[in-house]
Amino acid sequence: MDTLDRRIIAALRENGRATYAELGRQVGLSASAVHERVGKLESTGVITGYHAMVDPSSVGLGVTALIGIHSTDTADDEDVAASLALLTEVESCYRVAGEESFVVKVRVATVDELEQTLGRLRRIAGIARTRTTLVLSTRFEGRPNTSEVDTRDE
Amino acid sequence: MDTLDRRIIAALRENGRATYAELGRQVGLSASAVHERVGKLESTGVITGYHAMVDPSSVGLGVTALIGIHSTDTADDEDVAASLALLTEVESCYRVAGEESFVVKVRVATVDELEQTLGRLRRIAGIARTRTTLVLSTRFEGRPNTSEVDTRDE
DNA sequence: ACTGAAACTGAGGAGGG
DNA sequence: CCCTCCTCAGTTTCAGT
Repeated sequence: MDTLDRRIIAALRENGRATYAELGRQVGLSASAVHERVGKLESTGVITGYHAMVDPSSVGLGVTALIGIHSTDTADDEDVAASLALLTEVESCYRVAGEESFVVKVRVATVDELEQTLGRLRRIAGIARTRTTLVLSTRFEGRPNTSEVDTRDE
Repeated sequence: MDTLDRRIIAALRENGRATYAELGRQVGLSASAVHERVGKLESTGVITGYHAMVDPSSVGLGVTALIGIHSTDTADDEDVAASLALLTEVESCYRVAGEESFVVKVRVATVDELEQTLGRLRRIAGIARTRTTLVLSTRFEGRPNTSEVDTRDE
């Protein structure tokens, strides 16, 4: 993991469909060298995948909410997390410190569906209470943090 | 926006580097037909981009926090959002309903850096108070909601 | 670990139904 | 809106250094 790797990663975070040839031009390597490096980054789990970003409302998911989840005293958080994973409308799931056990991000089509989701959440064993924060607008999301942290090698 | 488009979108959310030929095989179209459809989805803003996903701790960003932001009474939320956008450690920014004006997701290397970020936030004009929730672990994040919503055409 | 050569495959545009 | 060509560029492997 050196500076070259970091520059390749930054470029791929910006444009996940960049060609190896293009990446090579940007960092000053041949396409095959980039190909080799990216392959290693993928197989060592540094790069976990490539995904198209989609405008949620264009695919009928215009309602976003952040939901804090209070577990019951006896709850097994692993079980709760597993149950949350089964709900497709739960897009992200964070185990957090504080009064709440989890914070999840949910995306649905309508507030009616949100209500249904809250009902489903409350029926999960181990969930005592939820606290919902409705998202009015997403200013930006999943932005690549190109702080280009340090220049140290691995 | 028909079923074919939705299937192409779902495939690209899963694998953003899928080739047009591969997508064509999956949905039963020629590569050029897929090429044409994807081009339209991109230019109409349905697909907003392609990004490599990276394991945050592998790039030295092992600390994640969710921060609720209370604005001052006189704050202009547009200005606050603009100021938040200037902080590279702020990865996502949501305008929300409720007591807080914004919820942001922040990723930094250490808790020391988190402290610095909180300091920077408090110095932003229009921000009265912050409430930080430390993420202990990310169970899953940005998962494609393949609820394959409806089968209606556009 | 990178380069350059070579064989292969996909990209992307033209033309036609 | 989709297909079939066609050409060029990128991918991917491999021998060499």
